[in-house]
Amino acid sequence: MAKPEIHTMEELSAAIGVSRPTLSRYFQDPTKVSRSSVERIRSGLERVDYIPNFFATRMNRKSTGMIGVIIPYLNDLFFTRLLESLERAAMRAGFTVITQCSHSDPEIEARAAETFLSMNVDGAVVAPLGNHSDLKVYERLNERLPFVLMDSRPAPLSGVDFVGTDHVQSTGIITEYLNRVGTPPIFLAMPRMNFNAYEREMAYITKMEELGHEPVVIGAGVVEEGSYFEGHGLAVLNDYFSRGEFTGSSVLCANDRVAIGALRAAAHHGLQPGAMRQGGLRIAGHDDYPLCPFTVPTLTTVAQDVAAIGQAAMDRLIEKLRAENSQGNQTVQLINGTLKIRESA
Amino acid sequence: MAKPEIHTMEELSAAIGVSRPTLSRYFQDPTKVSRSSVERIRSGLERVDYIPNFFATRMNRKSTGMIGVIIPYLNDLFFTRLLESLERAAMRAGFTVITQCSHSDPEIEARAAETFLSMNVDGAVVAPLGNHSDLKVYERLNERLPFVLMDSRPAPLSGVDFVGTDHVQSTGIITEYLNRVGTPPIFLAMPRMNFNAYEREMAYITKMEELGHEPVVIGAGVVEEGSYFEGHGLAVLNDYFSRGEFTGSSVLCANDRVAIGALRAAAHHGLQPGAMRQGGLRIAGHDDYPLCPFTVPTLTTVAQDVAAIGQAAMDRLIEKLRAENSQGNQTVQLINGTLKIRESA
DNA sequence: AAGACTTTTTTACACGTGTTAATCATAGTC
DNA sequence: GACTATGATTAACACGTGTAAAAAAGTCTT
Repeated sequence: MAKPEIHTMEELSAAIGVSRPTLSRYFQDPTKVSRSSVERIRSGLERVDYIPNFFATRMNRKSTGMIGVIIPYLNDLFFTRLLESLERAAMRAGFTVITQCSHSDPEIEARAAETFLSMNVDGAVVAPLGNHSDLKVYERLNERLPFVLMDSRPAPLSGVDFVGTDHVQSTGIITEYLNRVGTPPIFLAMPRMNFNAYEREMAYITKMEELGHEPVVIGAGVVEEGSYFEGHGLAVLNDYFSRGEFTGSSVLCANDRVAIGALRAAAHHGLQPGAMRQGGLRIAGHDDYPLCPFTVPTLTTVAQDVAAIGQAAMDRLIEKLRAENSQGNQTVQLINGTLKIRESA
Repeated sequence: MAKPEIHTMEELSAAIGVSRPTLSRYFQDPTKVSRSSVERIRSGLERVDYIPNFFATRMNRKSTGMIGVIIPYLNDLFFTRLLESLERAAMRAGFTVITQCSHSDPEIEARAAETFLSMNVDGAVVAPLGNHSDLKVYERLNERLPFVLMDSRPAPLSGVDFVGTDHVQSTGIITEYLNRVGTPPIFLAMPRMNFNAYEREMAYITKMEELGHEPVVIGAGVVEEGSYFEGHGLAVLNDYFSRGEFTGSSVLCANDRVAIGALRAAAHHGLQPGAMRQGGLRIAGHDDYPLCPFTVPTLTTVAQDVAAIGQAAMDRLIEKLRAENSQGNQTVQLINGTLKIRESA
């Protein structure tokens, strides 16, 4: 690194004897410059240390090549996997992803949206916070940018593109499976912090009624702020188990993290949930959290196709930002879940 | 949102009758402007839709107020917690964190570093990738920016500030505990993808020898690319257990994710690891992964103080970037782990 | 009401690159 | 050797905001 540092294209131009506009074109797209110039620039850059200024380049371009992504929280492997698939899809298409995490705080979420607007990102993908979100934030983004909502969908929001799991289908197939193979399941709800919680609950109820069974939902009222999903599942089931209730039931949990808490509650009470034990306790989840194959017992669940959701969201966004004018009409892509049968149910 | 959109300060100045330099000062720090002007601007902004251009503002400031953070991968709750604590610390100090994830790819890591340089971030914090990293990337960042390395430390790198867990201490106390309460533990190593793997292994060996026991390390040679930690722990122990080996041993795992795989292997072979069963199998981990209280059995481990590490790394970085000139000397902060005794050992 | 401040406005230049129009150099063709 | 493409260079302006200096306006003290 004894290379002399050069801070502007002007200086670089002087140092290697290539005009600044040519350098500008080179850094945007080397193919727009003749072969001989490319060679001259390449060899020059080896003798000298220079990086184009990020802000100066983006300020004038019509397109910044950046896509903003907002995620509600990171301490959940579901969202990190989603983020990864988004980033890979964006990278393949030549875009840079700027991620902001709202840490469950609507104010931070709103601020992140403003930041994206002020950065002139080419588009934005948002996984909503949940009930606490300010819907105006999404409307504002949707008005001013190519915008796609992902994972969960605030009911009253229309005219906004959406990509997520078809919870009617996904919750449906596992409800059906549980009914087919054992006793009708009860539903262990999760704190109502996001819209999917409600959708899955409704999907469960619908499917149960369709099959002629009475739906039973527990743990829905409890909304302990700051309590994690696992803790919620553990607390709710511990409570019932110690009163001797539901110890031989089939329990469909609103998601795998709740189910992991449920497994823990079962172990704590000496119960051994599992498909093999006919008539006994069974526990199932939703999402196919990466740890499902390693829990004790391994967790039966419905897999959300994270890779497909991320890819589809990015594809739709890029489609929108390429075809500026044709606003087209609202697109809603619901992606199927697939049953993952393991030991627990 | 019927507000007219205004795109430049010039237009805003004309629209609300406040001069552009005053507006500029207002957006940087409202207290640098008289109360009456603040009022006039506030009320003006309610009638009109304007956000200062991110790039134009950053381009001219000496300080961009941004801190770059590079994380090796996101599919690990340890790093997401670390990231969260970094972001909170930065937010408190008035900085914005730009996160880049290298997805275990040295090329992406190098590109992220270049991006930070071209963005003129005020400083950078990096959690290294591991063996595959190009050390020149860190050296380059360290030369040109206030820079702090975090979590794991490439041995041959000197002169670089570092904040992380004291693995000699942390691995020491759990090795000692396991020896004190039961049979001398063997060490289930993890794929050598990062430097901590080696540090913990060495710390275990040292402590064992100090206590007069023979260290035994298993699973160190296996380096399956793309295999996750849990799968590694599961595969290695499954192998031994099915040959009847180590079924009654104490097993210290290189981290909690490996330990979760180990628990799974135990369950698969009908073994019930736990502190209560004298003379039987015991399994312990390292990190205090958030799921430890929910595994079956709950996992005994050493907690890394993630909050302290993030805070200390950010504090040190901010200290460096405030005192530009005084390069000072290298600072290495090693933070103690604390024993978390649960059921598994 | 004059003087001493404080704050705002005006004016002008700066930042580093995108971009365009016109001029110039080079290579290839006949 | 003159003609035509092709690409490079030069010169100039643009982007939206930071910032500094000087002039103007407002506020407070006496």
